[in-house]
Amino acid sequence: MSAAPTVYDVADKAGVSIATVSRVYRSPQSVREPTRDRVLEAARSLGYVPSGNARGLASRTTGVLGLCFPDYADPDVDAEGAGPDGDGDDDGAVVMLYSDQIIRGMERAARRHGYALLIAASLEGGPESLVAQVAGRVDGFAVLSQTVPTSDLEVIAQRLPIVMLAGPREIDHLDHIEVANADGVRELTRHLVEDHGLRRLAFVGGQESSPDARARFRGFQEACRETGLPVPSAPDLRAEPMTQAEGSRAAEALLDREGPAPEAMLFANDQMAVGALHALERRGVRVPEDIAVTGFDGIPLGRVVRPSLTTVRQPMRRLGEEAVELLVRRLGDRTLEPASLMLPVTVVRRGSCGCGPAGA
Amino acid sequence: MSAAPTVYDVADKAGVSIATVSRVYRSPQSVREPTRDRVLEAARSLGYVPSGNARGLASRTTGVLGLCFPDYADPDVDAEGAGPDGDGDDDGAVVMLYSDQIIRGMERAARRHGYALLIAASLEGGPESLVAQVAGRVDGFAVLSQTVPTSDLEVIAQRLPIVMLAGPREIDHLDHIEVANADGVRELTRHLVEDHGLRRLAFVGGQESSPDARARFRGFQEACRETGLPVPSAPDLRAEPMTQAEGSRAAEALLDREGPAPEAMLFANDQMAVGALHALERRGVRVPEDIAVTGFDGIPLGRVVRPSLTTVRQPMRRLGEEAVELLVRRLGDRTLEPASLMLPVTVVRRGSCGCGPAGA
DNA sequence: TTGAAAGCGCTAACAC
DNA sequence: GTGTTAGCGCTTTCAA
Repeated sequence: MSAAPTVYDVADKAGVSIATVSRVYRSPQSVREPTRDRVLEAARSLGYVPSGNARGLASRTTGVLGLCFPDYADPDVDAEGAGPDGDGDDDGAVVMLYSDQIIRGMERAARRHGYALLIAASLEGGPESLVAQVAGRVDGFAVLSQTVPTSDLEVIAQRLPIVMLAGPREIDHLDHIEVANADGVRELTRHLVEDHGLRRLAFVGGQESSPDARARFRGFQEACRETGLPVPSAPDLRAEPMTQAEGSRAAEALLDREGPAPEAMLFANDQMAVGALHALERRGVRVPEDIAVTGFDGIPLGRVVRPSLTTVRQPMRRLGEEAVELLVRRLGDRTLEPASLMLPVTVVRRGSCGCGPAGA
Repeated sequence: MSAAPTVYDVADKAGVSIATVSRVYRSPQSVREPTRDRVLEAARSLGYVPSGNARGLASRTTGVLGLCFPDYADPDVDAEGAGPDGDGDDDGAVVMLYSDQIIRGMERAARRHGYALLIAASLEGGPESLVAQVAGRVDGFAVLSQTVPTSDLEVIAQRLPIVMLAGPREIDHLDHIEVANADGVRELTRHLVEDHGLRRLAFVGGQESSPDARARFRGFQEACRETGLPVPSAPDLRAEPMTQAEGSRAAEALLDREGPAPEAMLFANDQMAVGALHALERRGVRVPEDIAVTGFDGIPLGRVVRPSLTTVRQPMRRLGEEAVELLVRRLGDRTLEPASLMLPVTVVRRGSCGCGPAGA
């Protein structure tokens, strides 16, 4: 691991100029074969690896796309492994699936276009923040909403393409992709009311500050209105972190409320719904016979719990893929009008609402 | 999106030198506050974003760590979304969890150390391959075994730290982390024999070329030897892709063999074991009453199938974290002896071997 | 087909 | 505390 060999070293050893070395890597067919072989051989023996930095500097592109996502978990908590059975992992696996899927989608699409992917969970501000870490090293990047301060984005957007993911359009001159949160819940709710004949519905929302959670509740309201049910002005309950534990708690609270128990509980995400399923089982309440339960997201876990979870599937992977498409498109033509995509969601009817094979 | 502003533009506008602009970003406290504010203000108004390339070139570091992993799935298959219910996703979600977990682990650890993470699934060779894409842009990187040709790694390793993940140590002067495949299966097998009194065991392996699958079978052999059972020289069966479908097929083949049915089926991974569970259920064979089934990996799916799957959990996230630690350590001192870690695995006793709450 | 030379935008001594 | 000045390793005209 001595000083890094450069084009000069390779050129010397191969008896050519640095320009030729460069050509061997950038357009091999423009160099005669014997020359090319000599260069490659020299490079190999020297352990030469082209410097991406120098290359990027000279050519003004990086061949890298980026993704900034929120820092869900405390990085220090599970630093050195979980407990004996590591049961703690599970919720983690579920939580992150969200960004994992986006990463996967972006990685694939990026690869198709010849880009690598740089990922970074958001750090705090400061001039040396994620902005510098990521923005300065990529040709363009995607940002999950509420990850990077709008003011930073405004600055960076002057310089390179940014696409905003999931969440409302915070900056209207940027490309933007969101998911049809309200539509999904509306359709799901109508299914509960119209197909299953349920009328006492309870909605468990999330943080008030979450635009996604708000949009989902809005879908619920719309469905109530459309089906002639009383339109609530706020969720029956809000769960602060939208976890399984909070879902359990919420389900029990709903059960313990005065008056007749609800016929259905709609949760703003799958994790809470799964937690609720556990709580209901503990209380001896049968799902879906006594009560229907639904979630939102379409996490893998939802299809294997019993009863399997009726939910609204978000096309996370596709979100990542479309993000890359948008970036690549804009990289090709900076003058394009800002695009705003709304990706459709799918209501997935499974056991927990009374559809599908309820049991096994 | 006009020409990118540079330190010169900012310096001009702020009435300082470029060195001062640089200092504002690299060591803010070494610049007097009024000066700093002027610079920041100028930068902001210009939409200045420091060029990671120029920076890296000048400072000879990137602040980025990399990961190269195999390209499991065909990138074109699910390009434009899956079917209506998208059931195809599921297996994909399960398969990829492997690298997803490593990515997650690396990302977290990298962040703790102030690095971002560059990821790329392997492309085919050629001078402009992934190697160049990644290797030239990071300070060091991790490679999942059998992803990058050994010869390429040899070359790159002369230049920057590489840690090899999962799989045998292909290059002995590189840092390397593997998982205790053999130990895990040996312990699991002994549990079956010693605690459940099972003696007719069948082992379903994977591709012969897979070092992991081979190591797992070796663990099985060791346990047989240690418990006085006949030691098989080869797995009872090999599944070519280690999928649920192949697991089902294998289970049926095992059932249809002549002679007494096995009392336990050990699979080289969880996916096959889950497939087997389905097949056995279809055939009316009860698990664990009639036969025990075990897997390997510890995928989330395993804990929610019924009966829940007894398996050996691999510490994937930790693998990623340790990889970063090794890289960071070596970045700090290139003369360190190459390290070789063997991460312990955990036998997870659940319903499918007769432990734990068999049913619900 | 190959070479010479001028940057790309920044950092890091070293002066002041 | 701030400015000057060399490069960092590559790509890219422009000539030959």
